Amino acid sequence: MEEREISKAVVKRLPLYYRYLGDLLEQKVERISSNELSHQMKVTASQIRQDLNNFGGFGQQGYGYNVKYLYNEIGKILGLDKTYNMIIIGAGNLGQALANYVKFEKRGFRIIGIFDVNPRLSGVAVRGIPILMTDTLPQFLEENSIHIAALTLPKNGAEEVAPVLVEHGVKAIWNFAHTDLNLPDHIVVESVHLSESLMQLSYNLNCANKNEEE
Amino acid sequence: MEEREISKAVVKRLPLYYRYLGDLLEQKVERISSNELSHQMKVTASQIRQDLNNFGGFGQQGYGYNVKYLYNEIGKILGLDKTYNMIIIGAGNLGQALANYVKFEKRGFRIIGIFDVNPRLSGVAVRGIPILMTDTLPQFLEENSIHIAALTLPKNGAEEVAPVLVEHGVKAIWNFAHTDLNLPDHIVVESVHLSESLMQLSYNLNCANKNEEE
DNA sequence: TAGATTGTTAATCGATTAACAATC
DNA sequence: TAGATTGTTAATCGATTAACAATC
Repeated sequence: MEEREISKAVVKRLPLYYRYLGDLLEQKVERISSNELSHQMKVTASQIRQDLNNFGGFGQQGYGYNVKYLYNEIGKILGLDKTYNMIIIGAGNLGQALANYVKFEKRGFRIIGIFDVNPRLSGVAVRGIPILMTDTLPQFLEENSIHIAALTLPKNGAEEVAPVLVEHGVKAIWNFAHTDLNLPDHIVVESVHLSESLMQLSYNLNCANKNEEE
Repeated sequence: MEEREISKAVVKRLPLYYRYLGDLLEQKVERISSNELSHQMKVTASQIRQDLNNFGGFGQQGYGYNVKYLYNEIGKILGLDKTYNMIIIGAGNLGQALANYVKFEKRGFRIIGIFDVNPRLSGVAVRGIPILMTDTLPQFLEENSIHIAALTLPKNGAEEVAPVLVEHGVKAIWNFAHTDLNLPDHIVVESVHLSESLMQLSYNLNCANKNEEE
């Protein structure tokens, strides 16, 4: 009831606050004002205070914000106080890169299986996580409660496997395939489109050149 | 002079238009109206027309847009009609994943070197691209004109190597490290922050659950 | 020509910034 | 207490949507 709808722009900044606060924590900084933080992050102090007040009053007048407290609170807002079972579909370089990234584990994202269609990968393990064959996926999903599936396989494969995942109770999909998955509204889809990111870079690169020429 | 400042929101949608038009092209669709396209892409027709008209009038009243023509024009706007020399710094799974992704090559992004500090990787090649030692990087940059560098190495390494790249004429950085690089304004930085993407997913996942409970 | 659909202006909506009273 | 800084309201800015005249 008290929940207002939080805009995407705000949600996108939350992990950023979390990262900067984590850095400050490492540097043993105890407290910080919205003004100081705004200089470091290159956003406005006003925006920081507005963003945070969507979720409650975490600061104190005349003092600012306690770094450790705010860090933990944002962690909770992001759901990092919980643990999630995650699988990776597609054991190529990208899938293996995700599997090897140990920091996810620390934040509560437990990778418990990697799936691929290539029989040569059967039985191989990445950082102790077994690579399983995709045809055993439905059974695996029945036997294990999986919250998140990362799709690191080509477009067609991703479009095929996504409905299977949803059907077996997967709630969120981290999509690296070059397609917008068409799934029911209650499924959370977060996409990372690498080639689109590279195209934005190339657009900006050409812009920059153009401006120089003028 | 005729250039107005294009907003980030528009630039972000350009690769998306490009992808959808590419799909239509494959399906041999010859022409499309903003209205039809808006249904497929789940944006408003108004937005499509507004976005495109930032760059010129590509359509025709009563007809719509010619798919092939519009696809090519957007490609040009994105700078995909040019070729770029690219290097990858960090030959871990993620760096190798990028090196193996052949579609970049097709779009004009030629990966001509991969760098790493691990001497065991010296002499190894990925898809024919040699892995070189990072201490040879400055010399390599002098001998080759590099437009883009992808940083697929840990934060500290990225922060160290970025100024070296800039000093030797690299114009754009595709940053996968968990840091906001502090570089001169004329350097184009496009960042892909995977853990921040995963945190957004986890936020949305918890939101969705909360709404269900109500 | 009549119908369709763009290009573009005007209206609306939402997000960011500024300002300041509340208060630690 | 005086100074600092938040929480929050109001003002501004920008992006999205609606509407429609222009025109193919």
